[in-house]
Amino acid sequence: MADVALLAQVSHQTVSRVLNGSPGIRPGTRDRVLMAIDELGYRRNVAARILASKRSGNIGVITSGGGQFGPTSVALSLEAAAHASGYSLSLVTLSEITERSLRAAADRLLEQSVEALVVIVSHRAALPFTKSFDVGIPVVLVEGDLSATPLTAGVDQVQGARLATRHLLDLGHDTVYHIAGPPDWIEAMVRRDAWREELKQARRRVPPLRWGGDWSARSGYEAGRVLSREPGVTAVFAANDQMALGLIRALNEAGRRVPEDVSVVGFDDLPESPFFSPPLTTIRQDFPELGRRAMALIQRLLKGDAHASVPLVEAVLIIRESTAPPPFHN
Amino acid sequence: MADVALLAQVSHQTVSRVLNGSPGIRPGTRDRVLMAIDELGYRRNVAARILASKRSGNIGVITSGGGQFGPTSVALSLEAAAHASGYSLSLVTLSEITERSLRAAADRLLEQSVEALVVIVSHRAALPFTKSFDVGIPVVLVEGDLSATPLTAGVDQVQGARLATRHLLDLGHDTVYHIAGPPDWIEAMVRRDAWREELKQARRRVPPLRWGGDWSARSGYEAGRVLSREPGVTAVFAANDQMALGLIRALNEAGRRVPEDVSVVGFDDLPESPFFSPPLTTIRQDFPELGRRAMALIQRLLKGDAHASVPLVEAVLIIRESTAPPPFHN
DNA sequence: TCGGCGCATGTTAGCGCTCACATTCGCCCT
DNA sequence: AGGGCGAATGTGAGCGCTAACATGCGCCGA
Repeated sequence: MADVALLAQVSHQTVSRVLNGSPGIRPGTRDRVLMAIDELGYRRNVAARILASKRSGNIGVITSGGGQFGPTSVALSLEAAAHASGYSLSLVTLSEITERSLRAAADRLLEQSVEALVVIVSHRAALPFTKSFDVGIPVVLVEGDLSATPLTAGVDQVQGARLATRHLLDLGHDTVYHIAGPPDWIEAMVRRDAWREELKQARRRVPPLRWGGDWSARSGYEAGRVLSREPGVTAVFAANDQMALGLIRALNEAGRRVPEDVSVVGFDDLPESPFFSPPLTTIRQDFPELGRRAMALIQRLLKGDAHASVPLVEAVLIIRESTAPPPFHN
Repeated sequence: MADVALLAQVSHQTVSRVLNGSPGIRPGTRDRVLMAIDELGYRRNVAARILASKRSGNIGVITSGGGQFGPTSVALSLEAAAHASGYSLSLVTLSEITERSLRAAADRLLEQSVEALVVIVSHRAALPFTKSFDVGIPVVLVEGDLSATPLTAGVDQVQGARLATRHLLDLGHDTVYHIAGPPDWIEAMVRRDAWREELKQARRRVPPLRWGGDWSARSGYEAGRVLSREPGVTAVFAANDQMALGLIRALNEAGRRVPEDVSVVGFDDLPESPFFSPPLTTIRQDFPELGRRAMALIQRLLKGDAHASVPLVEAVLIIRESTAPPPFHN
């Protein structure tokens, strides 16, 4: 920077001002500085900038590894939103989801002087963590427990699960089976509870529930193998689209057609879901919107709006071809 | 840090040494320092550390946005590998893939004093960029042009595409159609060329090619609609699994069964591919391995091993149920 | 014509750490 | 018992920037 100042015949402070877009710089001066910067290929040192200004322009993201669609797309759109607001992202993925590893991840990020933390881990382990964690910087949860803190961006899971269940009921099915996600994932629990609630409200039998799903197509397939041995199953709500895919596969292998024999509803609406065989009826979650809202939340928090909050994003039912009336419906 | 030093009755330098695990600290002293750190909840400031040491422990990652499976899983496994080696990651995603935006992304990362750059963008636009880009720090390409630079981690695309084509030929198909990826993606080109080469070598007719695929299931579906109107198509090699999925859907809609009427091979082996209907025969790419190799490459480069290189990762053919002999094969 | 006001720019002092070197201390060897 | 050596610790400077304040300069109105 000193070199630039020398070449442009100004002080280093003026260079700094130009770089920061401060007002009150004569155009001629600015041009000289800009030219010098260009000529020298100068690039300012962010570390020094952070050190001196105590602002890092960095926001930390903790996400569960494993490349799940939801967390991944949220992180990606968050990056875009952050970039647009002049922030950059530091990413940490969790190899295992425990309170300890979460805390370690947060520590790493905190050391990097991030200004805020975004936790995209809707896991039970994230709960005590976020509740008690007084880190001195804003923490926002994405897809987390919606009751834990107002600082949350999420899709309305309850509404989504009820929508899915009701859709199946409305088609004439007696009841709706459910293939749930892992029990330690908050969203899996919420969807399960909402499914059960909707069933009860409609005064239907609540079928027995099998845990063990882990969001993967494989686990959906395995649940499907068990389910397809059971008679009387005409409608299934799977906790996500991957599991629905595996389920459909298992059903097909057992000779049960979708949707003629069994109707299936998923959750997420993956880009691929319209092209499953059959195209999947599902609940759409707008993940990119979540990223944007999380960023908006952060900015408000950073401005001191201590209890900012954003409303839940609406879940929407996308009806395609994996659902139909039950086989012997009159 | 001064506070810690005071409390532990040592100098700030000793605190620094403890933090950095320097040898030659008396256990008693170390304990005092550790306790002081704990008591004060002290956390060292990375910015100051970087500034003073000129080492950031940070590696920059540029990846195409849009949440594609490949780039995403590479980035994720890279994060894990980096973490294991004591590095952290700064992530930038590209909203549009042009040389300009690539350069801007690199600039942002460079400002953050990253020690190396990983570019996970197998796009034509990345080519001149990486070739001419003298940034003074190691740049490694993942999934890039394999001839451009030795600093590349990638899966052997040529082998993969030939494997796919030959598998179909071996089953007895006269020729193999191809649904290619976008023409400005290096891998799409390489796969196309290898497919064509394999066909020529077997002295088969090379069917006309339609561009326009963009890796999405939708584009595969659209290509499939055109293809299914064409008679004589019995075998198709799709440039990735998503496109294969869309293709299968289009084929089904046109009343052509997979694999009885038409065989389909994909590329990537998504976690979901075994659960497509039918389970997809495909070429597996080991993306996590790519992340690990990229990290290994970086570490060697950082150690001064200027022209380190790693071999290509082998592509492997996974035979499932979307391929079979042609309908009227004798 | 001159004081004074405000815009443009310069000056100085750290931010919190690490590096290179200086110092101290304990202990062994002769 | 004393010199010397190495292990453990301390000291001072400076990394590249920004914040706060100081200064200079042109121009307006009386």
